[in-house]
Amino acid sequence: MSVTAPEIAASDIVPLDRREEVLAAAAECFMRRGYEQTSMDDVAEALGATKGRVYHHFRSKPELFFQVYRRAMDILMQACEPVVAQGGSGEQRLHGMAKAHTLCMMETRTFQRTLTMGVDLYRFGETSPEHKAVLEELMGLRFVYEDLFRHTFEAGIADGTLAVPDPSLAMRTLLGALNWVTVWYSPRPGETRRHREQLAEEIVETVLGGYRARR
Amino acid sequence: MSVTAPEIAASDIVPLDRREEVLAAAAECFMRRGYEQTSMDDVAEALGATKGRVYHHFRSKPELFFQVYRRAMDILMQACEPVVAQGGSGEQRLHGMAKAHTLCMMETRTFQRTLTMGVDLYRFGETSPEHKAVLEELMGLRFVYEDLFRHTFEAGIADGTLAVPDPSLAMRTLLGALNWVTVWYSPRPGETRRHREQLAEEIVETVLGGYRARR
DNA sequence: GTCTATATTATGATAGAC
DNA sequence: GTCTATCATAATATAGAC
Repeated sequence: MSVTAPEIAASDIVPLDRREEVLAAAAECFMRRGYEQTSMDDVAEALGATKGRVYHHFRSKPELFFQVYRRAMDILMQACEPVVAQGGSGEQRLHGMAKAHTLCMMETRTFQRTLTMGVDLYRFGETSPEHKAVLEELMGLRFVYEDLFRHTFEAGIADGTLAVPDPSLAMRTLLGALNWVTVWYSPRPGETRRHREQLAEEIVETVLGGYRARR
Repeated sequence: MSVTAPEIAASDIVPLDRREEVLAAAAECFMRRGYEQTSMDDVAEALGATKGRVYHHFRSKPELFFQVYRRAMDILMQACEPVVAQGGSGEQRLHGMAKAHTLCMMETRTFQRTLTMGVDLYRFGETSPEHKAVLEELMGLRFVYEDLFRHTFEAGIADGTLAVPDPSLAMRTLLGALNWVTVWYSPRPGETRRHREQLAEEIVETVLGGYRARR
């Protein structure tokens, strides 16, 4: 054994990227306490470290928030884009997108809740010009994502599989209902992906189908 | 004119209760910046006053938050209770409650947004025992309110006017969609109550009716 | 009731050792 | 890369004048 690979301790298997760990810890804190309520010390403590580590990877607290936000948007985009691409009727695509969105809410809820609740909480008027620019870019990402849903509603109206008076309004109420999942959902011990898919399906069915009995 | 009523200046007509003014200013600030982001100086500035005034009426910042929260809940309760009381089918009551709820979201959105976004943002673990007690009482109020909706769903299932697989899930998705109104709605200049009622009706119709075309 | 200080604490951020 | 100070600032809350 003269030529040995660098030894790998058991504790080294988990740690993905160090930077990723910091990001995840921040998302966790932001979800639990909100952006402002979270101190850099809190994030460090969640890592079992001190601020030095956090500041080594992220310039500032807003920067940290921005990265969590961007990651949350990336996750949503990557979940929905395949569904959009695979085609089908408007209703079929909407169903798939809604389900993908809901699963993201459940499985990456630390990030998603930061995204969902944190947007407009962030002070607009008093931020620096650079921060304001980043914020507007992030808001732009959100609009692009919302447009995916809006356009799907329009497609569904066109092909006769969906019936809503106003696609924008429909998009907002749908995403409102689904985003709200981050508020009340928390994973049960022993929960599997199957369970989550089942719950997501039930949620989407309830929302898309409406609450009234068909006469 | 020897017997004169105490003179009333024009500026004295508006001011209701002084305490109410402080509360409303706080709700406005909480909505715009979030709880933590709002300083007591911010609230004072919104009043055109200094902290002294705020602290004269409210012991502390958490106290101020609690009162805003409680007020928001009272508004919702008082809006929905008459609808519950007036009877009708489950579907009819649900429609009325949802519309009343939505109008509250639009017309008292400073309070409602504080309620909606602020609950779990408030740190649970580190609050004092007394604060924790108050928080739990407030959460209790919320549960009572949610139960109004849950029970209406159950009633609607029983009388055949509503069809949902799970009343709790239906309540959550419905309130999610409606609460989300505080995120995107802002009053247009020149908007009247009529406009808001129309919009609320459209929102409720969209949500209750579902998004699919009936075959 | 409202104001003007002021005490106290918490937090974002940095510098420099290891 | 991470830690241990440390600085500077901002915000809660209070005391006491008016």
